[in-house]
Amino acid sequence: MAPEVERVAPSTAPRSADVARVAGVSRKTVSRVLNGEPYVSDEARRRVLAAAEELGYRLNHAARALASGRTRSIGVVALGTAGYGTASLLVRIEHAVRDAGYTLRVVNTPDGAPEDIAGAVASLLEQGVDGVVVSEPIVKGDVPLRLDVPALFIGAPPAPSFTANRTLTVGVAAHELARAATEHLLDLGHQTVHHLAGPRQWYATKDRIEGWQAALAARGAHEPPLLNGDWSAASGYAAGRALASDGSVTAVFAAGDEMAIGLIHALREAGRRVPEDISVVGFDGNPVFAYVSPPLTTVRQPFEAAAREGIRLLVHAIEKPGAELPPADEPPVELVVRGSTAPPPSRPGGSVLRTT
Amino acid sequence: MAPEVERVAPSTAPRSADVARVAGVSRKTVSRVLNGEPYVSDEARRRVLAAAEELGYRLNHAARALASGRTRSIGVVALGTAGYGTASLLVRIEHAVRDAGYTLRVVNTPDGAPEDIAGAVASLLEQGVDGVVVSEPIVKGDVPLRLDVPALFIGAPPAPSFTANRTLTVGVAAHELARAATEHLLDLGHQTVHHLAGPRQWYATKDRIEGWQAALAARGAHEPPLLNGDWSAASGYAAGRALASDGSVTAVFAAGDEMAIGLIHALREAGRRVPEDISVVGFDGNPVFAYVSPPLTTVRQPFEAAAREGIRLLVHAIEKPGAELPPADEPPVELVVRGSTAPPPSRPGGSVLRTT
DNA sequence: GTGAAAGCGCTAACAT
DNA sequence: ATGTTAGCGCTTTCAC
Repeated sequence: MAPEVERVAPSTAPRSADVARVAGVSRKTVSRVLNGEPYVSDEARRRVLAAAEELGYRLNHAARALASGRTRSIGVVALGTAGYGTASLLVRIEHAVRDAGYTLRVVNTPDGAPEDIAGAVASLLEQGVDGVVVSEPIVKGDVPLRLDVPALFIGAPPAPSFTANRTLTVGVAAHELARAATEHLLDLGHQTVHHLAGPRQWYATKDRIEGWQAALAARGAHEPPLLNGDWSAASGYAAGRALASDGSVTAVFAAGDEMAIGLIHALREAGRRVPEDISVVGFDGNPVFAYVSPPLTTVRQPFEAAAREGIRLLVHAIEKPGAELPPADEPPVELVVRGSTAPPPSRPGGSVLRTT
Repeated sequence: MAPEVERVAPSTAPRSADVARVAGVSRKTVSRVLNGEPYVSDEARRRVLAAAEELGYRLNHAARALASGRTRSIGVVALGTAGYGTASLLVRIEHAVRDAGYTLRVVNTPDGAPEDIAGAVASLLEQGVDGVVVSEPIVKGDVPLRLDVPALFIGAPPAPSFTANRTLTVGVAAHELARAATEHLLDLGHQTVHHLAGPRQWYATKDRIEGWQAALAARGAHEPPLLNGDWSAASGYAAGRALASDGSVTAVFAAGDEMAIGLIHALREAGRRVPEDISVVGFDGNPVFAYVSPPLTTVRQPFEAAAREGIRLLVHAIEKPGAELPPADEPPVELVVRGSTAPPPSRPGGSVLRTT
């Protein structure tokens, strides 16, 4: 027997060879059992499992990844802001990924700057992820980036400079949701609807603006100037203070629940009643805002559906590179009418004519 | 020259050998440059970097992990609920981990059941993480679990059955925060303070209850029966309905902002004024609740500090296994007094005597 | 300062 | 149904 040279730290952890020895089979058979491959006798399978259990064996994913070229992991580039929307989308994604038998690697981009997104994707690629999901891309100044794994975009199509092995997009119905919110207000009898938008670089912002514009245009309503916020309640509050002095506004659609809350607060502080004088609709569907005064009318983003559907598509693209993709379900559009919206106050003189 | 057999998919991606060839150096030198090791001439370093750039080379982390036995990644077991508290803690952790030069692997446990936590940790270990962080452990029915990497517990000490190579704990000052919230109410003149707690299995729940009890005991105040919620606004609302009919309660400390919001809503619906009749304090510090009526008095969890401090400790334990740990800073305790708290209504008869 | 050789623990391809 | 052999792409050891 050749003298085995002891290595410095002979890593006491059991390896597949140990399992094979204890079970009395070959390493390959152990591998087959652990990967659920066919052509293993029940007897062998049982022995392997017992041996693994007995030894406290834990598979080494790095070795598997190196040998197989796959990691069974999916990377996600998320916005590092703890807003309800992004956070709950991330939780849904994690769940869907885990259900699909993959693990998750997360890289946050603090403010979603394009070069940060590129860097985040590069970092995920080095980690060898089998697929990438970009949850809320930025619209402007995209950085060219190529990847050789499938990529899923949630909520927005990728920038043209983005080239992937395969590119998938699943919507969160932002346009339709914004449109539904605006139409709800118009249906209530408001002459027009103001819009408090998020930061302009966000795709999400753009979609909501366009949905709002579409609803206005369809009714021939006048399009008032945009209000700008940064998703925070504080920015909604600032917008509300500016708006409160303008007696002509009777309805506002805010691009986020928190901005809507800040807006309402400023309006009320200024003596304007909500919803009697001004109606406000939010965007996101955070359930806690059913318990404030007035309960916030909002629109619910179908994160659960988008995450599940998107990951399904992504995993399909990873596992069956050739096959055509199953069609994506359309995400549901859900308007949650609560107490922050009402018909506009009747005009002095009772006129319904537009006062352009 | 021996005939090289072409493999089926010769993976077009450049490897370190390609970089070495282009740079005119050995693979080992490439490795040295990529790892920032000393003993490389500036000239060699420059050529390697240029070659890597030119080829679009990306290091293979799986191979590195296999060879070195380290992944430079940290795994976190998080509660898969999108509450503000847990979500923002996770974001802070991700940031701290990234700043330390590590990558993050996340596994959510939907409801934090002990066996789920054990499974999550096992999954992370298979992935070869260099360290583990358990962000909000459960108190009851712990599953024995051994790990050979350092583990960081945020907000609670590990269960006794938990054995790690090295165990670190960093607090979020929950006890002190709960105590501060309760004392604030007592200082305002309330005879006692009711507590709306979270689910009992949560460590976080336990800490808050104990802090509340400590404050009460220190003042010799009577300890009323506990109210139970599940962190949701809906559960706070339910508790509020039950409480509204009890004329003796004047102050409530809720273990979460959202529960506080639901509670206040129920109280007001029942005709009780907040803060005039009943004062309410929340827990978490979500800034949006500064913009509701009444603005919520709350207590801010030092997530930023806890995450940064905890990861610093964990990385230290990973990289210097022997060394003594630098002492942990005490997390700051921050009470945010807003509008939901006030002195108790004056008693009929003006008596200040306790009506036991 | 640099390089050659020998694995890390697993799966792939091809036996049998 | 199972085993054998040859790597995956990197870092390690140790020689130069």
